[in-house]
Amino acid sequence: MPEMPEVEVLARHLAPLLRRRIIHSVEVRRARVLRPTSARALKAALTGTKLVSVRRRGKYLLFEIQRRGTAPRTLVGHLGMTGRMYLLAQGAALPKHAAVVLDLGSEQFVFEDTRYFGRFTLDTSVLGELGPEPLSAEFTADKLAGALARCAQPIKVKLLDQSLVAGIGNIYASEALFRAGLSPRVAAKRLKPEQVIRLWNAIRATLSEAIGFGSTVALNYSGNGERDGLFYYGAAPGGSQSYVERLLVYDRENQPCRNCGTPITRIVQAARSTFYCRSCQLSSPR
DNA sequence: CACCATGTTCCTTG
DNA sequence: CCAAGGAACATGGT
Repeated sequence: MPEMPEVEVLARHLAPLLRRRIIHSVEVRRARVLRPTSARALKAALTGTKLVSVRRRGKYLLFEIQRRGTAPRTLVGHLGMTGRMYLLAQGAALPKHAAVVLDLGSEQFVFEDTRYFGRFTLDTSVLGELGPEPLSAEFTADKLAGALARCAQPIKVKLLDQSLVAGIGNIYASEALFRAGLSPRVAAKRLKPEQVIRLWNAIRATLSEAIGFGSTVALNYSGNGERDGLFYYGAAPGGSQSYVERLLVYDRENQPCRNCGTPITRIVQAARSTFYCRSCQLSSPR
């Protein structure tokens, strides 16, 4: 469930559940996700500490832990492509791909990740490379324009660069460009100032709407089956708009554009799928 | 068997 | 050194 809105919704979900909880013990079932931290180091750092807060930065979850009388430390989590984090009752059966399990007493915190691309680590170095938060005051249209001005890459590819702005992934990059009415193929530096402003607005609207949507829907974080915490797929409760229906272009190849009816086009850029409407999303201004 | 998948990092090539 | 493109990572779904 991994782009910024999904991580934000997860952070909001976990924060009140984890605050002030004590980590009694740590079980590492797949050490790969700790990279480059060792299982020994993780256990030593976490065992007996208290969880102080859960926050998000880009697509990363930041868990602040503290041992009595010592300085707080940050534990960094990332969901990769298939990661999930949730609480299970103590003693409940763990999923096949549980990577790390924290014993919190009455419950256990589970980091599950089918493909193990995610991370659960004490290494905070990646955070230094991140660009501004897209919904913060630091992310201005001017700043965006400046960063795009000398970039020859297609704008879609550039939006995935986490040092430009933190948190956009493959789905919302396509979605934001559709909202902005811009072709994903245009070189970033070719965007006119007015187009950059439209893109800036579209990025923020797309991400905040997704957070709003995820926040209002009852997500099943720990369950199997539908709506299992990934809010991309599966129907929303009460017959309201489903997660899939919410997307305007992503994964809609050959389906009619919701704006003009033209079949949505799929192309490959930097080895990732891009979806767009070749009629609504122009490369030249106006 | 083939191809696809919400992400990041490393390697090669130019 | 930089940019761009691709492969790798690992598992599962269609």
